[in-house]
Amino acid sequence: MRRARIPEVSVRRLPVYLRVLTELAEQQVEVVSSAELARRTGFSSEQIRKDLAYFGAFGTRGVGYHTELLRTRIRQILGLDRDVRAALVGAGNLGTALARYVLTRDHGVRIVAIFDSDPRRVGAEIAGVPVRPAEQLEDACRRLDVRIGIIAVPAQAAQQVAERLARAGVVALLNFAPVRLRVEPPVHVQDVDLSLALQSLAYYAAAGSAAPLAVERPAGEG
Amino acid sequence: MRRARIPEVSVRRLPVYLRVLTELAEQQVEVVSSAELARRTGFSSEQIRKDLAYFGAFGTRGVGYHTELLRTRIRQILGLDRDVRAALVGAGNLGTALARYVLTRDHGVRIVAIFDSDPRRVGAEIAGVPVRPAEQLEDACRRLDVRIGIIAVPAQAAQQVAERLARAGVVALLNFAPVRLRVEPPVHVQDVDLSLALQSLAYYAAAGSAAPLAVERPAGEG
DNA sequence: GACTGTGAATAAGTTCACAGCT
DNA sequence: AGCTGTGAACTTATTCACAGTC
Repeated sequence: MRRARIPEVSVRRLPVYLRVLTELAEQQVEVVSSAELARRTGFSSEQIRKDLAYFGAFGTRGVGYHTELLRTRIRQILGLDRDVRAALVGAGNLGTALARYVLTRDHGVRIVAIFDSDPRRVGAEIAGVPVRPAEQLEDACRRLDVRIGIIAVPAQAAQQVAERLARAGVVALLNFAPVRLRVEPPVHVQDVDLSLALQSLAYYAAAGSAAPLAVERPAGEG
Repeated sequence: MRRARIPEVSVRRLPVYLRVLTELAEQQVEVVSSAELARRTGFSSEQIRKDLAYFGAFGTRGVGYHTELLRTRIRQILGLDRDVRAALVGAGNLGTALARYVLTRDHGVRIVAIFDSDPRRVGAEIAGVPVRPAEQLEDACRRLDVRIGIIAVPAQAAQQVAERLARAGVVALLNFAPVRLRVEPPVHVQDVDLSLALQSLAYYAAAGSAAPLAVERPAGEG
């Protein structure tokens, strides 16, 4: 089953495994079982074995997975073995906080360029990365080999930014703007919509208390 | 099929419908079909009809959905008809940006308290809401009837914060800390993990270019 | 004996297709 | 004629269960 079509959910779980493996490596744990990974991630052991098996047979039967080896493999699969370059568009409150957050921890993705259309913000530096004028977006992204675009601009500007990033060859977008971006197939979008997240949580917040409209017990964590 | 067990995915789509309905209401559109909602949200019309039908029959056959009525209904279902109260824990870079973001737009969830354990941050105000010392968390949350907790503290503090919020009766958590929180059943967690999001995007970023480990075309947006 | 890798069974979620109102 | 509401068919994802390997 190597190199088949891999479910998006499986790809999204890989970074979770990677995080746990990094912790285990720091604790000098040399070998780990899918059962132990299950305990630490909250996913089932079968699911973990299946996810990993999509990419190859990384474990040893009767033994488990070699922590450091599996960690290296997952980093390779995700392309994190050589730092992936990202660009942030929009250096407002949220954008600036995101940039600082992303730049101050080592997860294999590095912000190499920041753009903003407001001349008052251009020229500033965020954690050592200069804020460039929006006009340079296509040029700079191509020159710096940017692969991931982080969109933190107002809703009405997001679609245009997505298109410009796509034109510059950026194929993965992390979108914080509260709109659904329309992009062509090779481009992949992941939305982080705070309003939507809060609003759907409100449903569960109400359910716990008086007069819930739909009585249910939502499935707990695994 | 009224009031049955409602899939979590359906609940997460409701705020998307709400957003579109609000736009339509502003444009004075009185009636909308599931096909039009599909066009605007990217979900299929059947899915939209099914999602809405979980909560009741809100439409009129042969006509469609009355924009304002459906909007009101969804707000009721989500409990947004009376502002849901939220508390932010952690007023660092990210927490502060989140607070400003959430406080400056009207989506039915209101941050009524902010907590931080750093005395240097206590006493400050973020968009009019004072930063309180962490010790007041349980008391203030109970007194202010907080339903949603937003966790923006460092990873190692997150679990403890979650437990304290739960003890204060908060049943819905939006977690920005890069850890899986262990909570008891009535409490519902939604994770927003930027590192994980970026790392999984890296997979698709690499796929578009040279030497991808697993060649595939990820499913595009609907 | 322990643990992986994987087909088979099950569950969850989506799409089809159409009956039922307006 | 038009559009909702919903069982049935299908697709996707998860769990079961066990053969295979160390």
